[in-house]
Amino acid sequence: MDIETTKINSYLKSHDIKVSYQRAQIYKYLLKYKNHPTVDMIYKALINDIPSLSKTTIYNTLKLFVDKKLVNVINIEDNETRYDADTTFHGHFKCKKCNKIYDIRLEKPMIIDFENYSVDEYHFYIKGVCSECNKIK
Amino acid sequence: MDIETTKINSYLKSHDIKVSYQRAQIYKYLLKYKNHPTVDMIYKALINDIPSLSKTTIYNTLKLFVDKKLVNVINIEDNETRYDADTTFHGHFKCKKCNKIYDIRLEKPMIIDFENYSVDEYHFYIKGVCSECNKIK
DNA sequence: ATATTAAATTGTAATCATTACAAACTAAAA
DNA sequence: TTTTAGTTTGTAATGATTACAATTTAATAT
Repeated sequence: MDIETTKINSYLKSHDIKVSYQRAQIYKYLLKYKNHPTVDMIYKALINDIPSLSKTTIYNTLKLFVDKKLVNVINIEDNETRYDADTTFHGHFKCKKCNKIYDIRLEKPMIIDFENYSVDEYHFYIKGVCSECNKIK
Repeated sequence: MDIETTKINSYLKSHDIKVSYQRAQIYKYLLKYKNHPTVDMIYKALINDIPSLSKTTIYNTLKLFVDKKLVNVINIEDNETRYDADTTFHGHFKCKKCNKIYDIRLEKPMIIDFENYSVDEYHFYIKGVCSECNKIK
């Protein structure tokens, strides 16, 4: 077991998640690619390594990760949920031409005339055309 | 035909939308209740007035409104799309206790280190507990 | 007006992501 | 080893949305 795997396993344990090979591989995928994947993308990436893998396991695992605050849900698409292991405050930009989803850094915006609320989750999405696609006319 | 209806009809026409009774009633519903409804909510509200109404019509009509920039899509829930006739810049707050969705006013946040992009849509959602529900302990 | 054409509405069936559930499997505890 | 608890898996069910063809309504031309 390499150092990375050891690290991930103790990180999962420290968040009250029992480690299994499937769980570790799913979390590793999210950390490695940072590509805001859908369940299907994770499935296709791992099925060779874990031929028995079921999509239900991926759904269950992601739900567990979200409950334990290891992973955030991204609802930037209207038909498919995406997942993000970066739980620091940031937003997402989806390019309508190349369909890539970028992370964007931003200031927490000032909320006006809305008081005494408590916040669990921030979601900030922008859709438009990215600088790469803007070059091509 | 009352003044409100006349206004709505010419507003639709001015946005390149041919008026029908169904379209006018759907748009009126959005303006009147401002409740970020789902397709099902609109359907239940209008079915008495329009017994022939089909959900397909609501889907078609909302897609048309979104294309013509009369209505915005809200993906604050992961299972059902919501719609909003207020297309000015604002965000949404969903209370996890009472499930109400509030409009919130906010400053456009400053985006850092991301350049030469063009924006079509902003989406800003917060989930938490509203001030009403925070009162009840 | 009437006939012709185009567009809107409707109902039904298909699609597809997600969830429910029970069985099989694996790991942990006694 | 036996018992118990938790995890994974496959299949079936759910439910929002879309595809599509038929019907109805509106617009245009004759």
